[in-house]
Amino acid sequence: MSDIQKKKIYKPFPISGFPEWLPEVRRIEQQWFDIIRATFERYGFCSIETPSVETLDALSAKSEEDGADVDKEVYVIERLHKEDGDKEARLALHFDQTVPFARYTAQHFNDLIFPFKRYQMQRVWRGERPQKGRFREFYQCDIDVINVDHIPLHFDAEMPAVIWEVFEQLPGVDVSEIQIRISNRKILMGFLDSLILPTSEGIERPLSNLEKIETIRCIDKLEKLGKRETYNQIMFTTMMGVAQLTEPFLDLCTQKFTNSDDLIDAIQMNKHIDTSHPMIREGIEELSFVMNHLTHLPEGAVVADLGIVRGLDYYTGTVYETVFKDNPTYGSICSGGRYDDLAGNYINKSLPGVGISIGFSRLFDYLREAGKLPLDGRISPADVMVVLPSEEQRATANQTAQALRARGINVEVFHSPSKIKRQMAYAEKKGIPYVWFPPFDAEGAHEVKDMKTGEQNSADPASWEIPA
RNA sequence: GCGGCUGUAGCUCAGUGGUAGAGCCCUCGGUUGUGAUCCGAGUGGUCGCGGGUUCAAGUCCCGUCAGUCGCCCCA
Repeated sequence: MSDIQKKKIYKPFPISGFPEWLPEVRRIEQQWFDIIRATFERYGFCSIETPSVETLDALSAKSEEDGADVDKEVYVIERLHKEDGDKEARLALHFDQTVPFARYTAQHFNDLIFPFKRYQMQRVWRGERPQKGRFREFYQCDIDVINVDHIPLHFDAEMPAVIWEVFEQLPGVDVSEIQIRISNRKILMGFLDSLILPTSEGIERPLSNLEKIETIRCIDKLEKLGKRETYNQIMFTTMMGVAQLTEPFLDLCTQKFTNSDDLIDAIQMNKHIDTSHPMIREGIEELSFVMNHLTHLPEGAVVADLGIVRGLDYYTGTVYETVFKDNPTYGSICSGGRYDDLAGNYINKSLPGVGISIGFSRLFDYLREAGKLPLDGRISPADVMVVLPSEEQRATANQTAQALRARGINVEVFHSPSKIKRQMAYAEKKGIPYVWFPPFDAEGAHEVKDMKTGEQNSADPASWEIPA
């Protein structure tokens, strides 16, 4: 007794950035996963799952070369009682699903059929400071296509089409509030490539790599900073000349184009962009192609937006970001793009790919916070609760439940005989919509009560169906 | 990694240096076989933790931990 009193209580507290839901919310989350999975499979994407961990080497292979310091966000995992001299490979939790997918493709190269279309819905981890819409553990739902040597551009258009179809089905999501934004990195890269900077010595020179990177960084924040501040930032981080040269492009980046004709017109009217530059021309052609193959979606669902650059990532062509129209700075809820050579760090083959990833937890939490999830008080998945009038009636109650379950109805039998009042209150609190009364005696009949209307009628467990 | 704000009951929060509070939740009751409402009763707190000031600290000071918002970066 005194042991129990002295028992140490580890008071539970939430761990920041590691969300968990009550059953009612979790039910909706599960529905979402089902819808996403079914839609991905409707387009022929195969499911794979990779381990939560990769070796630290495999994980950081990509970031080393393009300077994206993701490794600061990586969680390393190790045994608590590891000996100092242990020579185990260092393991780390994956921070996305693209890098593990690349490793997977390289590893199973001989056993895969290309183009390899796969989807993956797993948790990922990032050691960031959590805030609204930003977690340290969260779900991503990725689709990617990877092929040997060449990947048809049609896939670039398929990605947003699949995603839009998912959004249309998710309970709580209003697609009129969502916008998929597409660009092609070749346009911005080609533009920066084409610039000639006059210097104080009267010599002309192209932009340095550092100047390009800083400019890209600034344009990436255009929506948040506004044009004026972006211009200033480019000036501060590079030099006045670079800011002046890129200003006409900033104008273009603030616009959204609902079709490729408008985009091409705007670019051609902008005299500061050399559309004969090979990379720029290619980028425009690709972006137009993608836009032209998405015309079956509602107007404004997908827009061309040259301000989409996707940071310093591995993308080389098409890039996607998705936002809430009335709250774009909340962050992207679905993004991705095309990469020339994803698996090149793991295998000596050319494996280009294109993919997109739903920021599941970010999207889900946004709607949860906004109170837009269709929560209906259904805490339990049970459709029916069978009343247990007495211990003698338990066999009858169980048989009733089994008869209903046999036809796909979710049924819970009340756990122990007690006042009917208590049993009803339990069903009410759990949001179970129907309460079933087996016969209280040999003469009685089965009855079922609709908890919403209060209506109660006799019913046959062998044939009763949930009313539509 | 850097800055702002906040820590009192399971939850939301009052509490002006002087006895620890409210609402909700939860448990029980309001008699026969029926929920939500209503009425009554009850459980529940080392005031995040550690130090300091004071006759006296939930309250003031310092530190620390946690949460939260923002920056960096990103889904």
